[in-house]
Amino acid sequence: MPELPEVETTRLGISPSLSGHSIAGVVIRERRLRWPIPEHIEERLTGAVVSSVERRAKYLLFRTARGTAMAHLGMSGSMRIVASETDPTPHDHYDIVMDSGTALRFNDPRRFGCLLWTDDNPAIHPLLARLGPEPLGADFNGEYLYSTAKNRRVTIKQYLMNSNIVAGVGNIYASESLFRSGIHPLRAAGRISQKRMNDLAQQVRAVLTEAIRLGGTTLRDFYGGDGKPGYFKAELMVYDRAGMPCRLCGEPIRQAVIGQRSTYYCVGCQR
DNA sequence: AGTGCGGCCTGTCCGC
DNA sequence: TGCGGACAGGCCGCAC
Repeated sequence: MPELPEVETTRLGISPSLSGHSIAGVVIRERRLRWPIPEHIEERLTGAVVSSVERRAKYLLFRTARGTAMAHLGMSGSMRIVASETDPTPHDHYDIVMDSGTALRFNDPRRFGCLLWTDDNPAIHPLLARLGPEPLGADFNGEYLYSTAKNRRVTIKQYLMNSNIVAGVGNIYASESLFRSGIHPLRAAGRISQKRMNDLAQQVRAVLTEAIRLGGTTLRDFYGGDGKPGYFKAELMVYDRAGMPCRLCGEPIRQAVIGQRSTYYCVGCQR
């Protein structure tokens, strides 16, 4: 489910209820997520003050003076703020209960998400250490894409989704940014000009920024921390539009599997 | 080192 | 109506 804009929407929605507040306790109903929730996380978090809620790639970082909790939403995870006494529903795997009486509640049917703890700087955690630049950060641009893609034979679609190259571009926004820059998703990454890479980097930024502004993309079941769906679905040019006419040229949108992921593109607009 | 794929899970939808 | 199979917004960890 959640890509970078959905994670950012979640962060913006939950941060006011956490930042600057003290954690009263942690309720864990299911430890078996992608990795087991560490046994010691309750004692680390209880009594700690959340100094900030940050995001790196698609990880949410709950920073405290003692260390940092690292959460990922996986494919089907979502977070919301509830009154702490609210009855849990199926797949509500953990709550971080604040002393204000509200709680951050994590729901994840597929359990691909995670909740981990690190005493150290999260930037050196094995899951984060090798991530590429943030796509909305200053280090991500056409020159970076062009120079790192030299001699790479993987398709540009897979390249964009490689988090060691750029962190947080998922399946929806990879298809969308390639459409916007007119690049065919099967093109080899190393065979794209600097000029086209400049455009691609700009379109990645643009599509992510617009999606964040609209609260992300709700295809089925994504709701932000405020309970509202994302409205970017209406802006999608190719994703989930197989067989429908291209919104620019009318050509039917094609769907193909690239690197085991569904990919959508227009043969009229993308070369 | 770069690339390709299996696997982790549940829910939903589609064809028979 | 039931059942099997494919598929879903992520991504690690392994084999080659």
